[in-house]
Amino acid sequence: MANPLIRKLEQRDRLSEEEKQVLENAIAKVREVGADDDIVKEGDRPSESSLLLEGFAARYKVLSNGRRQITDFHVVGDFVDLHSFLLKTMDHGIVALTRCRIGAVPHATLAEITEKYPHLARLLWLHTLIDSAIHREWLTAMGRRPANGHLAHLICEMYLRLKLVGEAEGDTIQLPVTQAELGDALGISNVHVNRVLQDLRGAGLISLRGKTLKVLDWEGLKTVGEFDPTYLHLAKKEAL
Amino acid sequence: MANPLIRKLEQRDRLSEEEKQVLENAIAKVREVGADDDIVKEGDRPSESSLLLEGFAARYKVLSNGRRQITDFHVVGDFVDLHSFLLKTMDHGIVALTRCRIGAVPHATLAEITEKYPHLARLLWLHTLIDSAIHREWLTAMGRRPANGHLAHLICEMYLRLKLVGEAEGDTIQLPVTQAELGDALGISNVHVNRVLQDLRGAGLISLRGKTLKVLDWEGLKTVGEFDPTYLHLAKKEAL
DNA sequence: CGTCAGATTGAGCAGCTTCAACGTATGTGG
DNA sequence: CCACATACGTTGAAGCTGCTCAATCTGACG
Repeated sequence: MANPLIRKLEQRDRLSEEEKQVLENAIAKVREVGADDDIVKEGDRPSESSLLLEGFAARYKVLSNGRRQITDFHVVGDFVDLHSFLLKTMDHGIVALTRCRIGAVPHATLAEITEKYPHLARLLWLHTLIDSAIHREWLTAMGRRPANGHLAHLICEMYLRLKLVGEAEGDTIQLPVTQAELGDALGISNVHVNRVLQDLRGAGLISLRGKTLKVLDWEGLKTVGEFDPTYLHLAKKEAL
Repeated sequence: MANPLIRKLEQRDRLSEEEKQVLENAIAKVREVGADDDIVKEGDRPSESSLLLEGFAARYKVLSNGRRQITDFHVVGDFVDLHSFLLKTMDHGIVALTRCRIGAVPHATLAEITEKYPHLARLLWLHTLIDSAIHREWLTAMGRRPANGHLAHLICEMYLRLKLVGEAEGDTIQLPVTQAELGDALGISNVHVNRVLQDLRGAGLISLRGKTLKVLDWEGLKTVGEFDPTYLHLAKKEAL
């Protein structure tokens, strides 16, 4: 199977054959991580960065009182800790929410890419900047949107992100998270997640059975979440 | 006056004379922006990135109902829209909170740096990653901390960040923001900001008159805010 | 069939909001 | 130099949003 990172970067800008070869060879080894296990732990100083080849993961921070905040979800093709290449020490953990296949890209390889393949380096940099843009959008939703709008916004985002990597089937996605985990992402309690989900269901915007989420009314969902996908900087090819 | 970016990058890693020269020459022109004016507007496609040489600024998003969320503050030496080099379109605005002096670095110069000075490029990339780490910390504070802890946390962060660029005088900093702006950063109302400030004052942690904030009890403030500066990745020199 | 994680529901409460009034400092024009 | 305007800070009261606690329901699985 082709390295999903190649596919992802090619949505942005053309890659030369040589560049593709470099990315193909960048994965030094592949490992599996079980659901609910950490892919990287807070405080780690990894010597390689983890590329998500398969599965669904989340970044999170834990507070002293044990409460948890999820700061992003990650889908296939995401380089979950590319930042550890330069930040060195992990200031947060990354947990596998399903069984995941992880490709390890040595930091030495990344350093070499910055030295010899500046165009590739810019593309990788770009993807860390999109992560940053997603964080800003989450901050805005967390600070200034009511819970139902916030949830609607998150569903819109995850739908588009999963669709982009070919993980949506029509209007349906798999969202392998519990209501408690959704609460950790939205900054609300699991009880309130439940009520807000019923709200969206009652409004005929979504259906959700188990982990299968179906978007019944995309426009309505966008309206409730005030969703504007600009921040995802989706796949407009621009020369980098 | 030396380019404050050089000073900032040198706190991370050694710069060669040539690299310093490149940074010195990177600023194509300097402009002034008045308080409350936008440095960059949402939707802009700048052809240069703005380096904050003097002043205090904020990134923000505005929602359809007019509510605003500030997603970060910026101090001297910060490259407020370095990300526009690769993201192209601004998905948020940047406003000057005081009169600011801005150095413009053309994107063409940044591209050249990635081509010819990969070590410098890695240092610039690093700083965008620290922005990202700050966003994650804000998300955590917003989602999982009560308002007084959140405010205490923000004060701890701004104190350290201002101190790092030589803008703290002992235990005192200038925080040129109104209570309404603080509310926009914390995701709460201006009224509640006022009450929470009184809370911190009453606990003997800070004094605040006008824009002058004095930290009276650093340890106490850190405790209330559960502040751990790891995420700022402060000035530990690591070879990049 | 029992167990267990996760979803759902209800009741009471806390934190924060909104609205509206009032205080205070600073600046400006007559 | 006073009168007024303006921006910001402060206070009170009432109400809503989301929380906590605790019980109950549901479905998957050994």
